[in-house]
Amino acid sequence: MSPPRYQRRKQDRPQEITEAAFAAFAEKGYTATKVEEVARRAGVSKGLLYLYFKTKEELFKAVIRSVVAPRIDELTRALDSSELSAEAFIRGPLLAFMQRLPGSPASVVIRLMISEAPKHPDLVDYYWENVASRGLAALRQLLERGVANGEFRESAVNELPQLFVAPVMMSIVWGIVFAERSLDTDKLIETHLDMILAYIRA
Amino acid sequence: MSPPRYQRRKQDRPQEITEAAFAAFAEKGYTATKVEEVARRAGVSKGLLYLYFKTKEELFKAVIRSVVAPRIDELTRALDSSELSAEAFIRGPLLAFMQRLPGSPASVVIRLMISEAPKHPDLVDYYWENVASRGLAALRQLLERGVANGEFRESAVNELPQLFVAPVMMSIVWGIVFAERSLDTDKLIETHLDMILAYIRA
DNA sequence: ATACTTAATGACCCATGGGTCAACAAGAGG
DNA sequence: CCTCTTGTTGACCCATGGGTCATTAAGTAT
Repeated sequence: MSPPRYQRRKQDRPQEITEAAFAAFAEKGYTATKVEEVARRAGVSKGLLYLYFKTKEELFKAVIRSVVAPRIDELTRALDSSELSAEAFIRGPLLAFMQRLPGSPASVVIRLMISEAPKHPDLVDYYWENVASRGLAALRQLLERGVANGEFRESAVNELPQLFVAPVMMSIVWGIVFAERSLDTDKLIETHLDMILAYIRA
Repeated sequence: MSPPRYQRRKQDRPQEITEAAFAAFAEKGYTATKVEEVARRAGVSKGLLYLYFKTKEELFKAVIRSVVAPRIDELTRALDSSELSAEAFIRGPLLAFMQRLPGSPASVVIRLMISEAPKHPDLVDYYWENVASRGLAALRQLLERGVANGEFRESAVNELPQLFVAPVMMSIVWGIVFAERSLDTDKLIETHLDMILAYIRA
């Protein structure tokens, strides 16, 4: 009458393992995380993990994809459906979106990408196609809309949407390196957008 | 009459090993670099390396310090000795300094710090005390000078000198992750400084 | 020359951790 | 119940790479 030692749950295992791996990678980074540690967190044996993921590297890629995928269209969708003026959109939804990033899983992904990018070119391709290039395109589109309806002037910013991203990157890197030495990232980002708007306003 | 198999050069070994290690870390990152690889690059046996550096970690710290140390006072000294107006200083020496960073060893240090910071808190302390806090203090001082002589107005930027650093960080991270997908970092940084100046000018 | 110091070598040790696989047992079907 | 499938286990393998040390030989003092 002993209770079963385990349950068969083929459906849920991959996601559970993926989530455990994300948590572990977030704490220790990819290299420093042992596969066995991920398995333990997922409440599973190492052998089972290798049934669902052929190698540690494949697990890593699956983790990145699983975090990135749901967020891919978040910003672009918001942009398309918004009826706000370009400036109002920047001060509202875009500001809020950017302010959320430093404390979100995106921040972990950035850290992992910085550390591991050189070893995983195909992952860089994936990230570029699905996140970076789309995000930048959305920002360009936003700027063009602003120019078209007379809110903004033409400026170098049109060709350098990375300017929008800079303070977010700064905040994320700061958080990684100087975790405890606090920085008001919300204010940093808001002030930065203030600056951009003052610069490009017609 | 065979030539000596090696020469004893106690004075030069540490620096040579440190330079070899920097080159290796720059290419592969800290974890992926084998101590034996560093020794080979330095033209030395692994055993000798361990005579000068007790562990791989100590070698790592020595590398960071050796790169960082000579540059510590570069910016602050330039600032103190400059007779330029604050704006002219920003458009001249500061811009040039910032534009050099993404292609310099500093970029490698940043990458290593991002990847390894969580495991080396004492290294973070060192970097904070000798680079980050000094650089930020210098920027604050520059802004205050500008305000004092009527060039600049008081603004949120005074309390957030990280705003100056943001585009440099963006450029460095871009270079790490999207090495091949070119970005005009010089223009990014220059435009950013343009924006800041327009924003804070009295 | 000779003895001595120590810079330098390279073969070796062994903990670590990614990856494998034969055996086990949970659950489904008859 | 009994059987068969397969999700799951955990002991095992072994390449990797950080770290050690007995030995060698370059330079130096006498």
